[in-house]
Amino acid sequence: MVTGDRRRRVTITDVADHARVSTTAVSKVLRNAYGVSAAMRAKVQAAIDELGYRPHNAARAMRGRTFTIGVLLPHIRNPFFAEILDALTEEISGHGYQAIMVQGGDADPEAERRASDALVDRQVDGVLMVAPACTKAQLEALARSVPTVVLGRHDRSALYDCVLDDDEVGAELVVEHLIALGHRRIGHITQRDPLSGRPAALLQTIRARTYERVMAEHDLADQIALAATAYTEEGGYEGARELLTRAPRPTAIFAGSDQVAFGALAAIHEAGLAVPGDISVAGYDNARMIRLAHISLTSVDQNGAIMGKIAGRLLLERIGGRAAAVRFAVIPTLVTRRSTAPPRSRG
Amino acid sequence: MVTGDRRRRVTITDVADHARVSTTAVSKVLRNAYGVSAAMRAKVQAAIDELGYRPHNAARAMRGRTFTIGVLLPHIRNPFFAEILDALTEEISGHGYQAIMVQGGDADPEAERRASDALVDRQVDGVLMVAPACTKAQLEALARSVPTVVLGRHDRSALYDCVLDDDEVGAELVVEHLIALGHRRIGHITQRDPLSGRPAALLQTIRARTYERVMAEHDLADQIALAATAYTEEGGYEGARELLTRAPRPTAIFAGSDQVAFGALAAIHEAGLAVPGDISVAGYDNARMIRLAHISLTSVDQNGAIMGKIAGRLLLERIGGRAAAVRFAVIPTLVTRRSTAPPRSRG
DNA sequence: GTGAAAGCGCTAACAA
DNA sequence: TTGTTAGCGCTTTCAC
Repeated sequence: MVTGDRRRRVTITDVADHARVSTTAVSKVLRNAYGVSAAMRAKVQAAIDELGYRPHNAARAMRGRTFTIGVLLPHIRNPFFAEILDALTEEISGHGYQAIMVQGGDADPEAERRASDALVDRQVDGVLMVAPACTKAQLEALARSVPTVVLGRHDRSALYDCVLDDDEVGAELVVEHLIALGHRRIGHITQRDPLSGRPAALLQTIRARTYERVMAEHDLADQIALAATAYTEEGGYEGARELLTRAPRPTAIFAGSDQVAFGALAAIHEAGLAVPGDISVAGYDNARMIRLAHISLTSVDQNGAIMGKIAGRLLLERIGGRAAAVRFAVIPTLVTRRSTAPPRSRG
Repeated sequence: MVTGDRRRRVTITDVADHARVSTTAVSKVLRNAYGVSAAMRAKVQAAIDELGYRPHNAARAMRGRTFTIGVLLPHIRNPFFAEILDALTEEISGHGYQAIMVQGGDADPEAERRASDALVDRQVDGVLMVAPACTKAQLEALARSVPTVVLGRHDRSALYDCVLDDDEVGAELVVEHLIALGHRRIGHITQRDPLSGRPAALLQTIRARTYERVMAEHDLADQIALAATAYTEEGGYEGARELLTRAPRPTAIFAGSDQVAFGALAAIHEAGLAVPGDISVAGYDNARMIRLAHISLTSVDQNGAIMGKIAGRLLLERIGGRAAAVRFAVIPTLVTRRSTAPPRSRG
C-alpha cells in the first residue's frame, strides 16, 4: 500500500501528550467512564477537539467494543429494507453506534455465510440479519459468537431475538379481502425456496401456506394456483405470465411482495388485460412507490419503521448484557387501493 | 458486554501451536508471502482448516490491510446503486476483498461526513464515494488518508479517481430527442442543491445546465421551466405538479432520474392527463423497473455495471500503489420507449 | 526457510 | 481521581 503522503493518524497518545495527562485519562473521557473530574474532562476534550482526534476503531476492537452494528441485507433492491435501515440507524446513532451493511446475496446460503462471517471478522458488536436464507442452526452458531437479532423469520430460538411481521395475519387479510370482493380463482406468486422443503421459518412459506389454508377454508382448495418464482420484479412478471396461461385464468393475484406485484402488473398489461377490470392485484409491504396514483396497489402494511427501531433497541439491550431471547411481532394491516375490485362476472 | 457463552475465537497462535510452527509461518501462509516451503504451507493450511480459523480483522488492521472496501451510498432506495454495488463486489471479491456499505444521508453533508469518517475509522483499505454531496476539499482530505474513488461527480482531482457518466451527453440526448419529436415546452425536474450555488461537479447540475443550453441552442430559452425538488419519487411528484400549473403547460418533462420520472407519472395521472398523449416523460438511469411494460419509460442508460466494475478495479490499483489520478467516463445512450411521442398539436 | 520479538492504538487491571 | 502497565491478535523486521 502506498503510504507516501498518507498522514499518520492522531492517536490517543498524541492527545494525552498534548493535554499533559495519561492515555488512561483520555480513554476514560472517550468512554464516559467513571472517575474523571470535570477539569480533566474539559482539558482532554479540548485536546481532542484541537487535534481532531477520532479513536482508531480497529484498536478499540482488540479490547472492547467497536460501536458498530452489522446489518446483513439480501440485497439493496427492496425499498422496504431502506425503511428498516433508516429506523435502525436512528435508534442506535443516539448511543454512538454506527451501522454498516453487507449484501448477503439473495437465496444463496453460501454467499450469505461469507457475508455474515465478514461482519463477525470485522468485530461488530451486534448483527441484524434481515430475511436470511440460511438454516436456524447457522443463525444459532452466529448468535453464539455475537449478539444477534433476526428480522423477518418465524423460527424461535433461545439464542437470538426475532423481529417479524405476522405474515399469517397479513396473508389472511389479503386473501379474505379478495374473497369478500367475490373472487374465487385467486392465484398466488411466491418465492422458490433456496433450500428444499419449504422451510416453515421463511416468510414466503407462511404467506403461501396461509393462502392455501384460507382458500381451503372457503372451499376454494380446487382453485389454488401457485406460481413459485422469486420475490423480485422479474419473478412477479414470470409468475403472472404463468398464472395467466391457466384456463380459466385467475380473476385475482395475491403477489408475495410489492415488487412481485409490480412485475405482475407488467405481465398483465402486456397481456392486454386491465387492472382491476379484468384482474385484481394485491401486494405486500406497502412500499412508498406502489402507493402512487398510477399504481395504487392494494397492499399489506407491516411498518418497517417500527421493526427497524425495535431491532435496534433489542441489539443495544443484548450488547448491554441481556441473554434471554425475545420475540417481537408486528401485526400488519391491509391498505386497499384501486388495484382490487370485484370480478367482472361473479363466480 | 455479556461474554458468558461466547466462544473465544481461534487465533493465529492456536493455529501455530496446532501445526507446531511459529505464528510468523502461519502469517506468511495467510498472506501468500514469500519464503514458505510447500510442506510448511500444507501443514499450516491443514491446521487452519481443522480449527476453522479466520483471521481477526481488527488485529490485521493494526498492522496492515483489512481487505475491506468501504462504499458510501447516499441511501439504498435507488436500484441503480444496486447495479454498481453488484459489479464492484464481483470485481473485488476475486482479490479477497469484501465491500461494506454505509449510508451517507442524501444531501446532508454533515451526515455524509460522519459516514465517511466511520469508514476511515474502521480502517477500510479503500473507499468508494457514490454521488457524494460534500465539497471537493472534503473529498481530497479523505483521499489523503485512504485510497479513494468518487463515482458520479464531475470534478477533477489529482488525489482521487473519478468514475462518471457523461451527463452532458445523456441530458443532451434526452432534450434533443424531445425537441426532434416536436416538443417546445419542455420542463425539467432537478435536485435542489445541498450547498448553495449549483456546484458544477454535481451530476444534477450538469443535467440541468445542459437542458438549459440545448433549449437555448434551439431558440427555446423562453420555454425553459425548471422545478428544483429532489431526486426521489416524492421530488418527481412535487416537481411535476409544479410544472403542470404553468400556463400553457409543458408538453414534455425531462426528469432528472427514473425515480423522479416515476413520481412525475403519478402527478400526471392524478391530473387526469395521459402519457404520452398529453405529455411525454423521459427519465435517466434506465432502471430495470421502468423498462417494464406498464411504465415503459424513455430513459438514459449509463451502464452501472461497467461503472461499478471500473470503480473496483481502480480501487485495487490504488491500494496496490498507484498514486496518479485517473478519470473514467462512460458515454450513455438513449433508450426510447412508449413514454415519449410527438405532442398532440405541434408548437 | 523459519522463528523470536517488537509493536500497532487502545482498554482495563491495578497501583499510587 | 489519576497514572502505570500488561496485553488484545496480528504483521514485520531481523536474527538464525
